[in-house]
Amino acid sequence: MNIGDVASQSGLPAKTIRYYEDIGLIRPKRDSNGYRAFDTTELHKLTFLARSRSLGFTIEDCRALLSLYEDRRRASADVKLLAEEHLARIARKIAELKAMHVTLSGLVNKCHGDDRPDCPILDDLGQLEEMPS
Amino acid sequence: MNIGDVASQSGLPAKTIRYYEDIGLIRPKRDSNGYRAFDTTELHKLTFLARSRSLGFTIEDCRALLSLYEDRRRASADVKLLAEEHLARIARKIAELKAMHVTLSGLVNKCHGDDRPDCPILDDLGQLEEMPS
DNA sequence: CTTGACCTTCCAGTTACTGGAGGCTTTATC
DNA sequence: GATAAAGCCTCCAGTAACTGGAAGGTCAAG
Repeated sequence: MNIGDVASQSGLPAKTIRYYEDIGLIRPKRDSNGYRAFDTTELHKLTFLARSRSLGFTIEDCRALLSLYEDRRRASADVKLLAEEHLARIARKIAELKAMHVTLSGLVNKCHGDDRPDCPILDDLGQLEEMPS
Repeated sequence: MNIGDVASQSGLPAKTIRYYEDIGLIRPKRDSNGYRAFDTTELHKLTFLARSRSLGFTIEDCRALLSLYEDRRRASADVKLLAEEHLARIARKIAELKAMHVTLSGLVNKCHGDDRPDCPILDDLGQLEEMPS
């Protein structure tokens, strides 16, 4: 399989696949013409990477997950730990965004949004922030 | 005021303030010794930037907001539009993260997380993704 | 034999900073 | 007055994860 084939099958752009090779996530062989030659193992790894990335794991997470994926004797607890840490990061990010949303929608609602210059949004932004830590 | 003063008053690191000057968000004068000399106007702008960034506006958003902030004759509708677009981005991001959280916590719950190698998380990650678009 | 689709490498740019080196200036202390 | 610490300066490089583009080799079809 050439890079275009695995790109369409994994859903990853060819550029990204080359990048993943650059940073050592995959190691496809080469044909005599210099083209990358992917086997089904590499395709599986790419699929794995696409799915992990779509769930928000960082590349370094993916590297760790991939080595666990390939280690037939790993403990599922190792995987679960990584996943739980990531879940916690996601939850924190959601909370942060929700707080932003509440604050900003409060401001938007106060703004009449017509052609007058008076604007509570800008007025508020000029104030020092009170972090609701 | 030197950079350290406005840094502590605005909450922005001095490094970040220099960076904001580099990209043209602020234009502090200079003392004869080469030190940046901030007046209260610049401090207000930095405060404005700190608050806008903490609400997740991009630097380019901030640039636009800042020019509206400085334009005494702008229409509040212009500001409201920017803010509403940003609210929509936040809402989309929240939805995306929630979807990740649901999927991943489903996987984590299925994983027994002990020292056996069998792991539903890795099994799933190896599957082609079904995008619930 | 040429056209067009693929493939290759390499370089640069993106976002919003952050760290560090090397070197002035100012302030405090002895 | 000497010195040391703190604060300021500029410039360079690195971060995360790609993405775009240039310049050029290869392959299949007509």
